[in-house]
Amino acid sequence: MVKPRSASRLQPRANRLLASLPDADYQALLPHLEPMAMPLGLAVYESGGLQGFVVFPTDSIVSLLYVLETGASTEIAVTGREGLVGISLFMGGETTPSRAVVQSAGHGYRVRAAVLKRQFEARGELQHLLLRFTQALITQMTQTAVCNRHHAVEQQLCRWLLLMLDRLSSSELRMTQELIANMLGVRREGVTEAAGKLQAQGLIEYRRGRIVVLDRPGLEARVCECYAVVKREYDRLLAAVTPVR
Amino acid sequence: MVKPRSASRLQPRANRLLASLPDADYQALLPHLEPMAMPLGLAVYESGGLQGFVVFPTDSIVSLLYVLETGASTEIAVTGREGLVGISLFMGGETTPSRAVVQSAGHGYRVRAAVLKRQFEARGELQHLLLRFTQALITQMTQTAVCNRHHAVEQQLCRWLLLMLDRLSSSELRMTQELIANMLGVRREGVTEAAGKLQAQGLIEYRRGRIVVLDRPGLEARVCECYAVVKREYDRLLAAVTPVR
DNA sequence: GGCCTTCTGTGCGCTGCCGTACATAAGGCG
DNA sequence: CGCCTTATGTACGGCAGCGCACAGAAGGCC
Repeated sequence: MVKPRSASRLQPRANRLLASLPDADYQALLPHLEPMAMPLGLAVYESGGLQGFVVFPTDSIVSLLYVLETGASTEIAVTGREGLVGISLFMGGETTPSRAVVQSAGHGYRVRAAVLKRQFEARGELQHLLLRFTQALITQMTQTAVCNRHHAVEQQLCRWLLLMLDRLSSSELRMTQELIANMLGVRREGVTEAAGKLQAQGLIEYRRGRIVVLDRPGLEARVCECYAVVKREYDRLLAAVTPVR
Repeated sequence: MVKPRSASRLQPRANRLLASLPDADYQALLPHLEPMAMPLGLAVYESGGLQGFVVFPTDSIVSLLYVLETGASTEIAVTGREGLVGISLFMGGETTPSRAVVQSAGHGYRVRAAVLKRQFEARGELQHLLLRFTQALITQMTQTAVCNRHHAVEQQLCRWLLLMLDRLSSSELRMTQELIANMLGVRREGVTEAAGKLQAQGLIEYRRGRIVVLDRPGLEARVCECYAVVKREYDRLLAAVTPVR
């Protein structure tokens, strides 16, 4: 188990959800925030498993994905510093049939289930915030469904890269094409081909498990509408946080 | 505007969500339940439009769908007597980027937004119930995303027919293949072909806008895993309603 | 530095679905 | 009953993505 150097660990409010909380709510939660390392590949939740914690990522990214009986998988949504992982805990279902896996290593803070539920029930801004986040997440999921049906791999790759970029501070992603393929639910070769095109156009540059985005506006010009729809909803639902009660 | 014969109008508790409410919560809501006709094609909500009401279908079925810029559309989820339409109202977002359209005509009850929000905030069983329903809906949406990516049209048609059957009292659906194609986000010809196969195998029978399911177990044998996953979650999240706080 | 694992590039043939175009049939309506 | 709208059947070429198979390249490790 890798213990992060505390120098690299960000403050809880690096998570935008925690940052949006009014002070009173934040202070109530603060003593229960436990820092945790989020190494690549860590399964934050297993499908159907009981969830003891909710996790607020700071500089890590978590994929929600569904694994079919055949072993094939598809990403349903991603969550980073703008949200939290484990909505089924306060939604009342306790579990979900999907997995949550760390896609980009980093850190986060976790809160025991019972604590979060108590705070959620205690009529504060926390509940409103978490529900609005959940609605944003729903938008991301529905748009993923639409995108899967109607758009080409290249466009989906653009969308996915942009989703990652929005949740990172650098423009470098550390992931293999194999991994991306599993997320998009396509063949690895499909990713190789799409990524090759993007590189040929000077939008990205990559080598062995490392992708650098060179031209973000270029990606945005090539992505399908799905990205903008989701981004707009996230901005709308999570930006305008009323800071008082 | 078609006014339903009151003889054909079901009681509010034909809606399973309303039926699951403890008496106290139900009585509080009852004076605000307005019966409404749900004719085929009625847009309960438009994408991005303000939602003045939440709707509890009794014998109608509503599709949540997303329409792309190109005009192509895909169904995200369906809701019938087991749920309600308009979650964004209590989730805090007020609107969503998707449309809600009546897919199978019938009736329902609507509640003004302000009233439902007040009852939701009152933190009775209503809130828990609506949140659990929302989680079930999320499962349906994610599974739709997975199914769109990995499964063949024929299997998706099976899934869709079963979803409809679960929400109807008869085994006859009144819908054209064109309409089904729009829901599944595929070509009409694709539906013709898939439906033809199912008919050849004696599972269904159809003619001009009318589909009769003859062999439900047969459909269940042919459907992909997605149907069962969703059904299990609905049963789990909505069946075990604790009637007392 | 050399080996060996892991990642990436490329080339097949195959299949499922698309786009288009048109033929036929069913049923409502006058 | 006959017409006319609307639904369904069928056919054909095209292509995106799949499954498979292998070659080359990069980088970690001893």
